Amino acid sequence: MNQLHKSINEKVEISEQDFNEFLALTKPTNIKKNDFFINEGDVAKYIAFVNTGVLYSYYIDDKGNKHVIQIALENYWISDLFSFLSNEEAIFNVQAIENSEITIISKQSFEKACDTIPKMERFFRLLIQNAYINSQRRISKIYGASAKERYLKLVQSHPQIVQRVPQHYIASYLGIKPQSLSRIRKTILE
Amino acid sequence: MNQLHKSINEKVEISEQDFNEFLALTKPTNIKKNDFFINEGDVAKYIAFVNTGVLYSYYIDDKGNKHVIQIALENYWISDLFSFLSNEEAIFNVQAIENSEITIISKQSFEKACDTIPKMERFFRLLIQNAYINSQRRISKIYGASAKERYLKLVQSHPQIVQRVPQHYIASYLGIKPQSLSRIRKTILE
DNA sequence: GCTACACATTCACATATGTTAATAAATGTA
DNA sequence: TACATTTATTAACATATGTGAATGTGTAGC
Repeated sequence: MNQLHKSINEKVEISEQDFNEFLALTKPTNIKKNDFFINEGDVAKYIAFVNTGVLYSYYIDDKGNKHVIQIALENYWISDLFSFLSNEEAIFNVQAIENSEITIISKQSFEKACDTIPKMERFFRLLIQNAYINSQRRISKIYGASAKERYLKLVQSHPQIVQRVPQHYIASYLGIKPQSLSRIRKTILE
Repeated sequence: MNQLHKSINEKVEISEQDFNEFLALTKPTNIKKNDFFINEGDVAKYIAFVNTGVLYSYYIDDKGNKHVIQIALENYWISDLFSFLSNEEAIFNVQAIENSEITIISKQSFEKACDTIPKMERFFRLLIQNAYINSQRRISKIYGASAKERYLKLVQSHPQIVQRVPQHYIASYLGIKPQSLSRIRKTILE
């Protein structure tokens, strides 16, 4: 059972046959460090499952500042879901932080999977639901906690991210400047 | 055509018949100012559509601070969607800010509607999708902008909220203290 | 109409994060 | 290996928001 199969199976029990049918609709792809998976302004044609490596999504605000939205390690999905689902222009960029192996699914295949494999429709609905829930919870936590607390929580819940992702991405994900994260890390060491 | 019908019709074209079938699954309810629609720790049994009035959701953090998550005026839906969909304990409270007329739907009716009225299943999926998208966009904007900018954006996009909702709720929604909002409003007037 | 209570404003001071700039360390590439 | 580039650290100072307390203003209920 490969990673994708395992990951789907965690949410819905899926038969070998259904999974293979789904797998036939996907495409394994390599993406090099710093290459773009999605460009802001384009319509997101794919969603990606990360087999190995790291991708991240971010957007550039009016003032030209970059804000990291999501960091996807192995076994996570990433895209500009809004754009993918609505066919409108993406507002996020998605880019590889490391050379990565991903499995991608086109909009067309996604819809076919939803139409013909009920378990997969259910899976994707749960995926969106969870994405929403996490997003809500993240908002609720952003406000409550200081940058230091947010960093410590990230270290605790996603040590892998802290180990493998350059600090300035993490700073941006936490909503602070790299210098501030550096200062915060210093106070933690003491 | 009542507000609920109109609101659904904005997302999916629904026949009179389908709508009436759906309506039969709902229950009009009055809720008084400061009454709870959902209590943190309970499972959210209903979602609510606001016909008149205002409800809001919030959570209380470890330190006892209250954080407003959503403010729902007329034509908006509100609940702890996570709890409603997953049957787990709610982490948010939902409470009326004004005496309000709402239309509520139980989990059972929600599922029945999804099973028997395809348009309604589609509607609810879109509702969750949109909730997710708004949530994502909200995160992306929290970090980019100062409290003053966030307030000005709220005034522009939801003037009704600013007019009708007490300031300390708005401050909390923006992630700042009432005193800070007061100070910010003063600088805007100058 | 009074009284109490919630809400809003203002101020002085504390604190966290931003900004700018210099430097050091790490990494990629010729 | 050496050089250029990116990333991380540090410091001094600027700014925004928090905190606590006092005061003012409105509003609900008696």
